Amino acid sequence: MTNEKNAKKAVGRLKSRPQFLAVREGESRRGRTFLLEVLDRKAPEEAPRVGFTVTKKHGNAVERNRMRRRLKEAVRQSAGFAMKAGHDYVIVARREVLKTPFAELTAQLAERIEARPKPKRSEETRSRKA
RNA sequence: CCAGUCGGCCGGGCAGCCGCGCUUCACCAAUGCCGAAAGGCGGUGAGGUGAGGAAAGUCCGGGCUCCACGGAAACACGGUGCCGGAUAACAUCCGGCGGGGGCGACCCUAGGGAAAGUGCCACAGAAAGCAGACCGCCCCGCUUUUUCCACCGCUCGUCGAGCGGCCGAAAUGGCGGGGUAAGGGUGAAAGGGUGGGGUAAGAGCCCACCGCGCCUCUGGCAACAGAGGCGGCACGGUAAACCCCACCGGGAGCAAGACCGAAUAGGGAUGACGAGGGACGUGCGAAAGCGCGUCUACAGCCGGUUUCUGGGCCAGUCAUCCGGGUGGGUUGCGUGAGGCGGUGUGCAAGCAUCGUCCCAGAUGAAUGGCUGCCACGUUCCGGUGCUUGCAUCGGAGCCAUACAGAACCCGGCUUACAGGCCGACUGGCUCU
Repeated sequence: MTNEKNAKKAVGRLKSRPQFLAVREGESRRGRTFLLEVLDRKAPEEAPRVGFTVTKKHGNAVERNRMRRRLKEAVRQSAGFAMKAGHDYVIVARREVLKTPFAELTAQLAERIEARPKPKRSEETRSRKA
């Protein structure tokens, strides 16, 4: 049990701009307070990686920091266990991340990460390029 | 007690669980792993430490770094602008002065030069810069009407009355010429203000006081202040309009810069060939010019411009050799105009000195998540006390704080900010 937990704990981070752009090509899932983008790296033996995107229009530096920290904590405590090995996840925060209770935020994240993509959505994901 | 002014300070606290960055120590793991290299790195345990008064805006001033390296002068451009002081420096700070506001404590103030020159002063108004007469006031000339007085002529006739003419005076209206800046009206501003004399009416035309200008004296380091005399007023405002004067300033910034260093394109040195300009020689040609040979970095370029001076660099092709830039890594990177406390000195900003402390270093960017208690705030309910309302006690709910996140570092300025604390002072009321 503890062994399994240790293995799951190693969630990597996405750091460079090309990595984020790559994940953008994958499928996207809409949550209530965030947008989740997922890409299968086709490397099942490697750990999953996560990245956070908080744009400037959603608040000043203090608020952006808090949004990122809350999401990070949510991934660390529980939501990260649901991530599949070899996949990259990018969480694009919305302003509601600041207001929603933490337990609710965690539950939403876990649900969206586990959820299978809805079949109708898979076609139109290609439209967001720009 | 109420109202207000100024200055300083804080800007949640404690505890628990799970985590993060940097760092110290111990043990385990390796002649191991990642990477081309440079370089980086794991696990467990214990400890230390970890955002602000504005970290913000990036508006000034510096340190530091580079721009190949220096010097001198002028111009241009930019900034500053009462005086003295503080400071590494400043547009900052302190102390004064002048002007303005407030009963007062106190607050505001880019505050040099307008007789060096240029420009502008809209609208309104008659007139806005060596000013100007619209209304009004006054004088003169001509003239209308009315009244009064004197005279002349005619008629009636006793004194006298009537009619006509004419001189003068007054009032009134008109036209023309002139005086006048007191009053009205316009304007941000109308060529000093108030009072008196004076005058046809007025006017610094004259006088007194105030203002202004100049001179002298006294006080002050100075800005400036005070006193006395003189000048009858000439000199409007605007310099955050150009400008003048004095002083200061090279530019760009830690994505600076240094070091290590792949692929690919490009770079440098040496040698050979070769030559944009010039000089000399020479061929062709009437000449202009076009060639050839030899010599020469002379032309040109080198931080906004120009001048001077030292110094440096320099086309293309081929061969050989050698290194620098980008991605990446390391560094720059925290002992500093440092914090706290004391003493001396100065009105103060500050300065000197002693003791003590080491106090963030991330780079997709570390301080977070959850819980409990307390403080504070606020809302509601109930009890008690007295003057509407306030004070106090008990209970419950809410928010669990405002503004806001270091990014090379300091000194300032500006802007944002829930709530609270302390001190000094001013005005008013009550009591003693």
